[in-house]
Amino acid sequence: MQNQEFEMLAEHILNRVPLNVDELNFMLSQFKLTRVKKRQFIVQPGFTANYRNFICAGAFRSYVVIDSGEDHTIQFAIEDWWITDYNSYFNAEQATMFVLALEDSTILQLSRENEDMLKLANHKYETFFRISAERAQAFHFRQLITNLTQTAEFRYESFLDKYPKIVNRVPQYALASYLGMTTEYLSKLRNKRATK
Amino acid sequence: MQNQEFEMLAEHILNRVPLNVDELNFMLSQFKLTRVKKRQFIVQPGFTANYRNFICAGAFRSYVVIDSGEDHTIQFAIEDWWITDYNSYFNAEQATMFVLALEDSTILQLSRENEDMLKLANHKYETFFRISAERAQAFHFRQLITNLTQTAEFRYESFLDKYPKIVNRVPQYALASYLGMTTEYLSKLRNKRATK
DNA sequence: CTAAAAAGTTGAACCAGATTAACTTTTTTA
DNA sequence: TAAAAAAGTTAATCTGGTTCAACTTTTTAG
Repeated sequence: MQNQEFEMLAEHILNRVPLNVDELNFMLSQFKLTRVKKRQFIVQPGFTANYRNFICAGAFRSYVVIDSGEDHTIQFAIEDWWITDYNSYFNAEQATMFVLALEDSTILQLSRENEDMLKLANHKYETFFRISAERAQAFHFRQLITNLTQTAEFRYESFLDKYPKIVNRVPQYALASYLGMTTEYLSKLRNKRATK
Repeated sequence: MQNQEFEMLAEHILNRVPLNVDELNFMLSQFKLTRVKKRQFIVQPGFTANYRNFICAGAFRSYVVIDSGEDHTIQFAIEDWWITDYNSYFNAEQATMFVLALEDSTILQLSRENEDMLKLANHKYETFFRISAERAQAFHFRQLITNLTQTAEFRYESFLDKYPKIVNRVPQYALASYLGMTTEYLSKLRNKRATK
């Protein structure tokens, strides 16, 4: 095991699937450690997202920009989470999203080719990716329920509750667009909360 | 190969992963053919969703009911699609959703135990479930983008466009709640479209 | 076949959240 | 470290979509 970043990823993997030392090391050897400065893009429309990114330190935001110029946050990700444009990554097609570093960050990148190779090489590696995708699927259903059933105010309250570590690391306009409201309205909600 | 329903599922599976005859037949043998009458529930809050359901004929709708009594459609599913409460199914916990037959339907059900067994038994079976989950993940991201970036009117237009086969098979109030609007408002949108 | 229930329609009043605009605070960069 | 840019705030006004209520049409069950 080489260093702290790979230790983090190792723990993340072993938490999902039991690998012996050799299996683990081979899997880890397919990842590439990358340091990314704040405000740097790791995915951009017009290019293909060729990597799946595991965050060791730092924070990212993925978003789409619509015709009018507004952007809409799709996902936030901090330590121990993954981020990419999955439609682009899985289907090797052009990205429609930006993925932007919100802080100086350290990530471990897995290329599509290496991922495909790992999935073929060993049933257990395949299991890891299957579990990751199933958890994402379950997560998205829960998120969809929240979005459909709650008001803007309650979606903000829920976010505070579920992701207290994220709230203070992301710009407010990005959080507002993630929650499906304007930055002005979120400002009001915050103010209203603070004064009661 | 026993009949038309299993043929459908076979095609669906072979479309995702190459299996030889024995592998395919063993996988198929884990499914149970069930006929469901219109208005029958196959998943209900308070019970655990023990099956993943492949639809051979018919149509289903999953929804949650909130305190005020309104329901919110989470998913529609017709022939060649899957439906269940995935949070309940994957984690063997109580369902929060209803899954209701909108028509007399024929489904092929796979139990959690059989699915777990299949995933362990053969790398290729695992691959099948991994691909299914990844596609669902990609689908949910596209859906999230639509929901965040489009107005109610445009979400309806997009639905018409993408799922013309579904529109006329589901009650309008269910479609309205799927699209995140009231049934009255959807009625107005339809009327407006019809008259221009 | 018929009565009752469920689904869909229409219009008026209303409201959660958007828009616009002017301003303050924080962050960035030269 | 200063000035410019970006982010956040506040308030007035506006609107896409909701709510409520009365009605018509369709579906269901006896």
